Formats: sequence, structure tokens, C-alpha cells
Amino acid sequence: MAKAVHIQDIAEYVGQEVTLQGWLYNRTDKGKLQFLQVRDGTGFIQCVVFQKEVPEEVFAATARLTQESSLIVTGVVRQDSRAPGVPGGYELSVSDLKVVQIADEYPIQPKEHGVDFLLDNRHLWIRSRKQWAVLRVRATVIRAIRDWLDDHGFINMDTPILTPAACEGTTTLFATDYFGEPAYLSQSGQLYNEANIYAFGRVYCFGPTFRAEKSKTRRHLTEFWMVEPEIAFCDLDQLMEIEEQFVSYIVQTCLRERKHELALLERDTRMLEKVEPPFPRISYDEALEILARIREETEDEELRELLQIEWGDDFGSPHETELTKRFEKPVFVYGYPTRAKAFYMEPWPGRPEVCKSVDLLAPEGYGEITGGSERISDPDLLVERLKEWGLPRQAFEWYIDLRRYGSVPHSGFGLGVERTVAWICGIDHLREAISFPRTLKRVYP
RNA sequence: UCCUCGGUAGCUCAAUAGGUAGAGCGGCCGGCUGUUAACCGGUUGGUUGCAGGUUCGAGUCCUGCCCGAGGAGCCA
Repeated sequence: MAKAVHIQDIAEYVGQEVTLQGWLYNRTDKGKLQFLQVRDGTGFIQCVVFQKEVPEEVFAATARLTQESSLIVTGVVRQDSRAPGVPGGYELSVSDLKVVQIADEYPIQPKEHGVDFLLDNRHLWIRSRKQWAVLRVRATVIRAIRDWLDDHGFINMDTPILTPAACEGTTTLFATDYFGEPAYLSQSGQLYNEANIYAFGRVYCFGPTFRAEKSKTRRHLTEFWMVEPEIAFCDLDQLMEIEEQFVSYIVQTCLRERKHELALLERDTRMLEKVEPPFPRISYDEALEILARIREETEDEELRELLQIEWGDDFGSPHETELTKRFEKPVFVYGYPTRAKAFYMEPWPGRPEVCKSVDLLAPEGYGEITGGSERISDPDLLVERLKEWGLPRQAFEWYIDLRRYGSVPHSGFGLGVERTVAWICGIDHLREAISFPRTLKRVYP
């Protein structure tokens, strides 16, 4: 048998006979000539079967292939600009074909389908080109995340998924039974990472997090992946520098390594190419001024209503969308009102109503992709905050301890993987940025 | 939790004013040597989300329920 190769490497084998193992994606039967679109997980390629060039039984078997039948096909690689695929421009002149299995009638056709149907068939939908491309980009995003952090002195320190208490209220936590006691699925590894930095300096955790929010929007999943770096001896400005380098590296890596997939997704990459440090930084107060100006200038009554905001409120998605429209790059918004954010955030010097927090908003309407802050390092202030937020002190004793034994200024942030993938891919719903999405109304398949 | 929209063939949809449920795609049969979601001819395919009501007659009108989607709030 000829050498078994992957479609993604096909350009290296022009003129040679190779074997591909894969599945039939689609085909066109022209009578004595058949075009097979074959995918093997690494790409898509057109295989051309001429009646005259293959044994009779091979041609007959080819004619019986149904969509998604598994097969092993051998032929000579030819360069041909007419050939579709990923990467396009190459096709296989088939000399032999072995059927592994004739697939049953496949429910997903190469045409428009409804969301409900596709999600019910998510286990099959991931084979479709667009879904395949998005999930390949996702894998690259994840690798870029790890590479950048590992190369910049961060050590991977994963944090527990089963946790005893909330860092923000329990209404958004999934409860489980832990041998008769309640335990909750983690929403964040941050508090544990604050312990980890005192052992390792710079750390990150990376894993799934769970939010039982009743959010039914394109920007929400109940299970999503988050990377959370945490850094000792780091203030808010230094945090923003780290974030902009980190996010730029992720985007540039995808542009470099996932050209074909982004092209397949018809992603206009011009905006992504601009994603390089430094990113613009505006304060919460400046953001409010910009929003006020937009409200004055707009003719759109509905928009004016949506953009209504009082000092002290957090932004909703309409605010984020309008703000980011004014910038070509991701934009940092820092210095949020203390009461709109979590209990552990360091107050702004001289302005206790403001905290040293920062969100990074992606352009093109994609909104918040990271949220972070400098953390409170003074034990007395932390205790005071726990009291103000009505949190049980005994559950946080260990966390207060961190401020008693060598406390230092420290900061960290969380980056949502699916939001980042959705932004880079230019897709409009998070559910396509993970292989098996968990949403408010769906845990199947 | 609230607001909006939707549920008809395997899929995507249509069905005038309440009057015989239809088309394309897919499947199956046949034809075609350059197709790009091919094309051409034939054929197959229905508990109209569920329950009740009005009516001579309900996919269509009324009531209740179920399911899904988009958005708000909340958040990454």
C-alpha cells in the first residue's frame, strides 16, 4: 500500500501515490466520473475517480458510498486549481478505494439547518467544515495560551473543581452532594491561585468553570473554559502589560497557524492583524463620558434607552458593544466602582469608591474577554470587606492567612476561552466555540 | 425571572378568508467525463409539539401546558 498521509500535508506529496484514511464528506456523481470530497480530520480533499482508471468493482463500490461512509483511498496527488478543499488546490487521482463502512443515511446535509436540530446532532455536527475549523482554532488558542505562559515564567497549578464555598453568591453555583455535605462546582480558581503565588511567584490555572446563571444569550455557557494567571509583585499597570502581550500572542499565533481555517470561516482578519501592544486604556469614568456622548448624538431612541447608566453600575452588553465600536483594538476599561465588583479588589489610592480592576473588551462587538484586578493585600481591609459583603469569615480564614505571611501586591485575571475563540473566528455564538456546549436549556448530547 | 419569536415529511420551509396538507433538499431507481450545497427524469416520504374547546369542517380560531431560539438582567 502507498504511504499513508494526512490531508494537511498533501502539498508535500505532489506526483506521488499516497493513501488517505477518512470519511466521505460529499460527492458529485457524473456517471463515468465521480468527485469525492473526503475529510480525514486534518483537512478536506477532492478525490477523482474515473471509471477507466480503476477496477470495475472499485468503481461500483465508489458509486454506492453514502455521505460519511468511512474509506481508505489510494491515488496520485495532483495540483489543480479547480480542486476545492482545505488546503485547496490539490486532488487525488484515485487508483484504489476500500470501503470500511457504508454509513446509514446521514441526517446533516450540506445545506442550511436549524439551531435546535444541529445542537441535537452536535456529535455529528462537529464533522462539518465550519465547526471543524472553529474547533481547530480553539485548540490553537489553548496551545498559544499555555506556550506564552510557560515561556514567561508562569507555572501551571491547577485548582480544585469541587469547592466548599462561593467567592461570589451561591445562586450561580452548581451544588453537588459531597458525602452528605454541599460542595460546589468551581467558578474560578483565583482564590487558590492567590495561595499558589506565594509558593511559585507566577502561576496559572486552566480548566472548566461552571456558572448556574440563567443566562440565555449568545455570550453565555454554563460550562466554559477559563485560564487564570496570578502574579506576585504585580500592580494594575503591570497586569495590563501582561494581558496585552498575552492576548496579542494568542491572536497572532492563530493568524499564523490557522490561515486555512480562518479563510474557510470567511473571517476578515484585518482587524485581528492590528492586535498588538499597546492596547488603549480608558478609565470607567472616561467610558461613562463616551457613553453619555453617544447617547447625546444618537437618533436611535431604543439605543439611548439601552445605554442608560448611572455611575456605580456595571456595564451591560449594549454598553460594551457601543464602547468597543470606537476602538480598533481590544480596549482596557479600568477603575470600576467598588460596589459593582468583587470583595477582594484593591481600592484606588485616595478614591475608595473605585477599585483597581480592569476588563479587556474585544472589538467588533465581542465584549469582555478578560476580567482582572489587583487584589487586596492588607489583612485588616480584607476582613472589613468580607464583613461588608456579608461573607462568612471562617470560610475565608485560609485566604486571610495569605495576607498575614509575607503579603505582597499581586494581581491576576481570567480569560474566557470560548469568547476569545468566538472573537478570533468571527462567529456569533459561544456554543460553536466548544465541542459539546452546555447551555441553560441543553445538556445533551 | 421578564420581553419577543417559533414548533407542519429525515432536513429547510409553504399552505389565501377555517374547506382535498405541498415544494425543494435528502433517500431510492435511471442518465451524464470537471463537479464545487452539480444538473436532468422518475419515485418515496405526514399522529401539523401535547391536551382540551368552538365549528358541518381546525395546520389555521380560543384556553392551558410542553419544548426551543433571540434578547434583558447577571457574568468570562
